[in-house]
Amino acid sequence: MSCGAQYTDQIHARGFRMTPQRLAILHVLRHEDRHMTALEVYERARKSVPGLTEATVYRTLEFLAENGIALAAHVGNGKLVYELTAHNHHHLICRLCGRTVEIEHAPLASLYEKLGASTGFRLDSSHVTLFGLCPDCQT
Amino acid sequence: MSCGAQYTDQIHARGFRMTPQRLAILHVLRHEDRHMTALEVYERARKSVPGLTEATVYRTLEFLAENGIALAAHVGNGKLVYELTAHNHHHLICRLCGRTVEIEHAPLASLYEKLGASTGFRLDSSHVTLFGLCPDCQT
DNA sequence: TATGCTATTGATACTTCTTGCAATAAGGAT
DNA sequence: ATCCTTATTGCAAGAAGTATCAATAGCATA
Repeated sequence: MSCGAQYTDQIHARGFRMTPQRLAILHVLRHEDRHMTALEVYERARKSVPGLTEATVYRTLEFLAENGIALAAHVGNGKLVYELTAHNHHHLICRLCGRTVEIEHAPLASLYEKLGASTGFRLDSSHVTLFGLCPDCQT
Repeated sequence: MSCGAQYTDQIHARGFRMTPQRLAILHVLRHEDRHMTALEVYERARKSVPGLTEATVYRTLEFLAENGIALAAHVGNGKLVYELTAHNHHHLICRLCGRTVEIEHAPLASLYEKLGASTGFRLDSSHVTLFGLCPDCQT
């Protein structure tokens, strides 16, 4: 049984359906322990779901992000990557060389509280992308 | 004289060149007091630089962002927008309806210091994008 | 287990953005 | 003022991502 099946109840609870395509995509995200582009997900997932199209992968990843199962992160240069929310960390990215550092959530917790209170937004629990210059690119 | 000319020295100092295309794009960003997509910038800037191509606008905006003159912000749904760094604020975006709220830098200042110290990164002074659910979409 | 509603998919066309390369032109040096 | 180096542009092809719509297939219900 695919390790994506654990998300079936969560999806049903919101009135949506589990499909072989979604299972395969969840399986890929679960198996690869890192963030991936939509195209990378597509290349892996199509092996288990032959008819799979890119459009479906893009739509599914967006769907998973909207439902809090996956999260989308912009890693510089406009690339959009996805990963399961289970990871629960943030990214600090060098805008010149693209180097990526993961940040724990703890330092951001109080900021989240403050902003949630002042704006009424419920902030996504799990992801922020910060940009800057890494030590090597600060010349 | 175009109001983009004030950036000439800054660009020369880094060994790059000022061109009519860059002047026009800077002028547009300066004149429109809000963030714009590359295509919106293109539509406006081509009026003063007839031969202008979309590719040049994309490259120029990326160039300005790399050099700290403009900043790129992802406002949900994958749209990338640009604005001059002078604005110096952050964005909180609803990942469902796309509603955007501007946030002052002050609440993030101490976070920036902490992260800078622990990672060695020099964080971009001016921009973070946070995602969440706005009050209306929290159903 | 069979039925019906509708969420989801695949196919296609389209929009948005990127890349490679030859031609052009900015601006420092003579 | 002219020359030279090379950053920058325009062009064109291509990659990445989105929208539309008819056909398919989950799954709730009976």
